[in-house]
Formats: sequence, C-alpha cells, structure tokens
Amino acid sequence: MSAIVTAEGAQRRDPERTKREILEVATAEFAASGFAGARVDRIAELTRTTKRMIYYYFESKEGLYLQVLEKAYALIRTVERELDVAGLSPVDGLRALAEFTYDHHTSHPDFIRLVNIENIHRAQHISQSTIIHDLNSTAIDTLDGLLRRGIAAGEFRTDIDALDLHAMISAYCVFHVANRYTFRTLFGRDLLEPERHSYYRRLVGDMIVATMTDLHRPDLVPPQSTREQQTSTE
Amino acid sequence: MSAIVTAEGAQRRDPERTKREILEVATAEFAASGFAGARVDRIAELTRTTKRMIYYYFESKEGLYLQVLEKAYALIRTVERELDVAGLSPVDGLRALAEFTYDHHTSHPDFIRLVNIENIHRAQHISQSTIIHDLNSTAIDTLDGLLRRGIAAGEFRTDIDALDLHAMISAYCVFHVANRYTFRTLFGRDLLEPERHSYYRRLVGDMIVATMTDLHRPDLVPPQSTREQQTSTE
DNA sequence: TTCACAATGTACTAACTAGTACGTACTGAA
DNA sequence: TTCAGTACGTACTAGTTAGTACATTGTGAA
Repeated sequence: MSAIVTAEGAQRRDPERTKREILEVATAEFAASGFAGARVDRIAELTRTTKRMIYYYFESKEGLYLQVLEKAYALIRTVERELDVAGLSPVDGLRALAEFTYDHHTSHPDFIRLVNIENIHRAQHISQSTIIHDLNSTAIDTLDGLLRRGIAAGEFRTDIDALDLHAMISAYCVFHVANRYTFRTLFGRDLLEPERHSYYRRLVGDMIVATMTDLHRPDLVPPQSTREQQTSTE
Repeated sequence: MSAIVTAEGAQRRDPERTKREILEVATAEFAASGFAGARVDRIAELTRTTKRMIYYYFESKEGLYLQVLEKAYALIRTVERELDVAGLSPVDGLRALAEFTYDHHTSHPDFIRLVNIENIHRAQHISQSTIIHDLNSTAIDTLDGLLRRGIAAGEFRTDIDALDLHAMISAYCVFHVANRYTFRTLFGRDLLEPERHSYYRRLVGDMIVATMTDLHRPDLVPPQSTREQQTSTE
C-alpha cells in the first residue's frame, strides 16, 4: 500500500486521483468552451497538478477530449440501466421511460453539451473510439421490449421502431437543455426554469404516449434503408 | 454609376459584393468549425479579397460572427413568412406548420449548426445583438392563431401555449439536423437519409397533431412564471 | 480635372497555445 | 538499502492566429 497522505494531510503521489481530477476538470472545460475553445493551460490550472501530467497520461488535447467523451457516455449508459419498466404496462412504461429521460438529461447538462460539441465536429472523435461503439444502449432495448408488448396488446402503432421513438424522446429532452439559451434570448422563456420542470416532464410523456397510441390514421410506410448499419448485438 | 466590370470581366471595386462574399464564406466557416475553431485567415483565403477587408468592414472576428448570426436569423424569419395556414383547418394547419418546419430545418443545416454553436456560448453574442431581439417570430404568431381557432372549435388541448408547442416542433426538427452525426455513429441510422425524409416529415405532423388533439387526459397545470419576460409585440 | 475619401493590398507583430526537453523525487520490490 | 521505473515539476519553444501600420489606388462629386 502506498502512503498517500502525509502528516499534514497533503497528498504525495496518487496517479489514479491525478487522472480522475484531470478528467473532471477537462469535462467541465470542454463542455463550457468546446474543443477548440478549451485551453489545456486552464485545465491544468484548475488541477493540483501541471500541464505536463495531462500529456503524460492523455498524450494530446485530442486524446484528453476523447477520454472525456468516453467517460461521459459510459456514465450515461450506467444511469440508463437504473430504470426498470418490467412491472409496468406498455403505456405506463413508455411514459416512465420518456419522463425518466427528461429528468436525466436536464440533470446532466454537461453531457448534452459535449454531445452537441461532438456533433459540431461531425462525430469525428467518437467514431474513432473503440469502446463507445461497443457500449450498446440499454434505452433502445428497453424501448424495443415495450414496443413489442404494446403492439401485441393492440395499443401501439406498428409503424414506428425503437430507434425512431428514441430519437423523438431524445429530441425533446436534448432541446430543452441544449437550446435553452437561444430560446430564452429569442422568446423570453427559460425551458429549464424549476417551476416548469414537472410540467415539461409530463408533457414529454403525454406527447410520446399520444403519438404511439394514436391508431386512427393510416400507417406510415416504414422506410427500408439499404445502407443502414446493424449494431453489434444483432 | 460605378464601372465595376473591366474589359476582361475582372471586378475593380464593389464594397457591397465584398461584404456579402465575406459574410457567405464566414457563415460556412463558423458553421463548420464553431467560433473558436473558425480561422479568419481561412475565411480570407476563400474570398477574392484579403483579411484586411474583414477587419475593415467587421471590426473583429466577433463582429463578423455576430453579423453572420444576424443575417442567418433574418433569413429564417423571411422564410417563415412564406407559410400561409389561413385557409386550413386548425388540425391541418398545425400539421402543415410542423411539416413545413421540418422541411425548412433539414434544408438549412448551417443555420441549425450556428444556433447550436451559439448555445455552446450561452447565447452571449445574440443577447448583445440589437436587431435579433426585434426580429419577432412569425412562427409564434401563426401558431398562436391556430391554437386559438383549434381551442375555440374544441379540437385542441387548452393547456399548451404557442411557445411550448413551438419548442416541441423545433426540438424534433433541430435534433434530426443537429444530432445527426452522433446518432448515426451510435445507432447506425442516418436521420437525414433522403429515403427517410417523407417518413420523418409526416411523423412530426402525426406527433404534434396527436399530442394537441388528445383530450382524454386531465389537463396539465400550465405553469405561471413570475420571471418570464414578455416579448415586445405584446 | 481635381481632390477628398472610401476601398484595398502587403507585410508585419504581439500574444497565445499546444506540446516538449530535461531533470528530480517518490515508491515498491528485491 | 539499493535501484529501476513511475510520477511529477520547471522552463522552454515552435508554430499559429487575431489584429494592425502603412502605403496605394479607385471613384464620385465639385
């Protein structure tokens, strides 16, 4: 065992903590300023250690950014597993999943910002990542299960699949976090105002359930893509 | 009148064209790389003129970026006025507006990217702009009119206002453009694939109409915000 | 035709910023 | 107690980048 803490309580050496601290500070910095706007010196300043260590552990600014993204995605996937809809009806489960996603996204704005930043860069960094691709989404599997049950019960539309449904839910939740600032500036309404939180959360549930249970119109023709790539679990 | 074209067809002087060309190139550059990632030298290179003229007409990189934003928003507001729903029923008008917005957003990806970039910067630039705030949205007025007619006819829910409805529509449309890259990387589906366009367009219409005409559940309590700012037309 | 001024080009600079050379000290194993 | 290797700090650099000093030319009005 290493003697990390001295008599005065000051740390000597602790590589794990150093790495973790750099990642935490870097997450905030990249989320706040984007990749090009982020400053390696600023990250170093907010750490107990120096810039030298960033390059020692992460090779480059880009390497650091990639690990920030990977850690952020891994965290999200972990949280997704917390939701259990097995005991709920398809309609209630769908609502629970949508509202859970809303709570989750609104309480992790830095993650949403990082995803936005990565989209500005056309996902060039995460497409290089080996681990993010393997990190398959629990949310899709959960949605898929709910969808099958709801369709079997004759309660759901049959022409929307789990991926497009996921896009609908994400769209609503991401927008509230990501476009908060321009929306407020243009329209004078803060989409993340605490007083509105429960209202917006129920609204996304209403929206998704109303859409999926609306059986009165002719089905859409679900597109059959030739180029679509299958994910690794299928 | 100025003699702009010489015998060989080469331009001599044309301040308006110079300004316009800088703005066009700058729009693409900022949309592609963000504010910090954009390079003034690169913008100058793609222009017939030199970097000197950028500073001559726009003062600074920030000044240029602000005018890019202002011009982009002005263009959007112009396009919004093209839609006329006066002759349509509330339900049909609402669907038309949602699907129009989808077409519009998917055909102006640079604008969506600029808005995203501005949100990364917490809208700090457009909040300084004097003209963007005055540029009130036609979309909101159109939505408000449809909402009143639909509510009067007993066809619409009464607990969702024009601004929140606009947020729902925008969310869906913006997400497809803005999050295209990470979505494709993570799930293998391209949200802007041409074969899927008509499907996704009708889906946003279905979603909005289904949500607004779903009268079977108890109303939400519309939040009464004390801090909300009124826009200038009210 | 003249002239004041707007428009433009060239060449430069100060400051910043990612990244590194080099040296030291801590640590655990033998 | 020694020692090899990991962890760390200081001080530096090469290249980039926003911004400018200065000179020049085109242009429309008088």
